[in-house]
Amino acid sequence: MSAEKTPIPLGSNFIRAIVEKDIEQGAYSTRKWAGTPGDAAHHAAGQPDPAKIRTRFPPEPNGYLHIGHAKSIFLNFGLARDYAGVCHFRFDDTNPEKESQEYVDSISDAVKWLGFSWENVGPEHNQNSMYFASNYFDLMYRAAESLIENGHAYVDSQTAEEMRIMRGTLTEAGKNSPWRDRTVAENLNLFREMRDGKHADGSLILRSKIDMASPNINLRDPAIYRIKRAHHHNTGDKWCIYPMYTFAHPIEDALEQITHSICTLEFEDQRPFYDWLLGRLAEAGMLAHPLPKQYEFARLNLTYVVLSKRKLIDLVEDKHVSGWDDPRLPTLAGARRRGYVADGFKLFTDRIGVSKADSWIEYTILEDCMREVLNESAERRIAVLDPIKLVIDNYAVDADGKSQTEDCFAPNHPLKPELGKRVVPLSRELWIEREDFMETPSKGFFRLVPDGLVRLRYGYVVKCTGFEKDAAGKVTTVHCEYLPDTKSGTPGSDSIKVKGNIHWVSVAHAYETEVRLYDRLFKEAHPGAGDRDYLNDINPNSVTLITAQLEPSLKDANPEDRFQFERHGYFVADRKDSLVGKPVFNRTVTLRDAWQK
RNA sequence: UGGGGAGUCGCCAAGUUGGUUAAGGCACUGGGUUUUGAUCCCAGCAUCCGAAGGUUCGAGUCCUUCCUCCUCAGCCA
Repeated sequence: MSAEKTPIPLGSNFIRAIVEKDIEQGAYSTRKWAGTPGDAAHHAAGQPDPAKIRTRFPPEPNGYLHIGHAKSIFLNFGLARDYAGVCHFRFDDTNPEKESQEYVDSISDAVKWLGFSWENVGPEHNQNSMYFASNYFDLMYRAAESLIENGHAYVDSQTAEEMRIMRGTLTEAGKNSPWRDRTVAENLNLFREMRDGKHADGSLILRSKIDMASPNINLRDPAIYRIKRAHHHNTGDKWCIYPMYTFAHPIEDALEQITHSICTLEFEDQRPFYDWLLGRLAEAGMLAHPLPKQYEFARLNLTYVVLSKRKLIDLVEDKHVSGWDDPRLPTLAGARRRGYVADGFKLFTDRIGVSKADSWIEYTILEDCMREVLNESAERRIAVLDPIKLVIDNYAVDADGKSQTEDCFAPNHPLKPELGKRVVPLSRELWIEREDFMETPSKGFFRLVPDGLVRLRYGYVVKCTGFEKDAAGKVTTVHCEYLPDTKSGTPGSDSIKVKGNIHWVSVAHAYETEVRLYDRLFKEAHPGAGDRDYLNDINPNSVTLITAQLEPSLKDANPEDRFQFERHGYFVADRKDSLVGKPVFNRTVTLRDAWQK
């Protein structure tokens, strides 16, 4: 054997490479962990951290999670799982005006639904890894005073407008604020007055003191604490000053002993400030080395979808969809109702990878992932979505003229015989799919045609003997005769080979119910691209409500039960609108169809 | 046009310190199996890595110049 190539592990990406290198070099092996977040002294009294790495997923509780967040969730939780670490589920709730408990709950639901938990995690399975940035307000306040004491921050009296002008532009340096040289004592006093509610909202602001001429605008004395009298969902009315993301986030990471703080590309410019801040606080003894490090990856872009928070809000508030969990929406709540599955998202994130290149993922990749998972997990059932009648004229009737009924046996899963079979009743009158009959067949069509043979799946081979049309020329009923020796499962079933194989439901036994056929919400791959309004790219036919004829067993489906309706696609019993004994179904995704192309 | 990023097959994406035939997935195209025109199986699919120069025995990997795209001027995150 020649030198074999080392196989590249699935899902290899630049972040995993960094993590592996850090672990190998013991970059974080000296860290201590006190069991709860805290400053340097707090952790110094703790034990060596049993977690090899700590990552975090830090949503702001001001909206619903969407598919893009799923990428981040699988990345961060996945890294922690694969490298004996812990992923902190942290609410970044530093702006009370936009945040609420409702969002905390919906976000928690989504994370749980994707298969992750924050209770009893960690190497000893005894940690709760849900955190709130707002629980660190006291420490953040102390950090701010520390900055002031060391001459790294000052209180500015300029208005927001004045600050904007003084900040300069992308190509021109900014100018120092006239308040930049206030003494430490003065700054400390003013900042405490801010905290104590002695100043109006917006009248004063705490800024870091770095360099107004920096080519990186984020380093031109960024604001770090603002006055804002607002009720906070967690801290109530305790505070009237709140830290800015820029200031708060690095501190949150450090207090939680995060090793790898992974965010999206637009935060790259903030990394110098991240490092600057933590460096100053470490100098002051408030934090200990090694400090967390920030890494950035490209956010998800999906064709035929919009993922921006603003656009999603528009779609919901302007009633283009029925709500945040509308099955056409790319929210995780919507995807769940649509019938998408967590394992499908896992497969999807593995498949698309993680890099720093801006990219557009084709929506079909996501659909394929769902198909792949559902093909394996979903039991098969029969449903006629666009019914016309098929009458088997030579089928036996009783003395009173009523059709006889017989059992046919359909496997619940062709790949898993251990899942057994179920009975589907056959009788003289059946519902079949309108598109399975053609009076004058197109080229290559091998289903029901006049005088043609076709198999009734799991039943008999039948021969078409005629059909009826209504006044409008639409076919209403097809007539046929069955070949008694050809029943599936009997020795005679192979006596006649037919290519066509159509599904059916007995009229007398069918469960009639509403089925929603969903299609993509946007008709353009890049909604709103160019100078178009993305709302004009909405697909007017993104949902079709139909009344379908289903096999009787489907009547007992529970909400969120998923099935493959054979020859159609995957469907889920709607978790919201299904009643006991009266489920309605949503089409998750169709089967692939090489014929219709 | 200041700073920070990114450009490898239609769509993603591996390519450690340059080493000689540029992973893999999806899509696509053939063929096979199949009582889902599904699934599954097998085969094919970049002489080329944004462009042009250069260094080297050897470059996607190093150097130079250029091009394109993304991103930053909230008291949002």
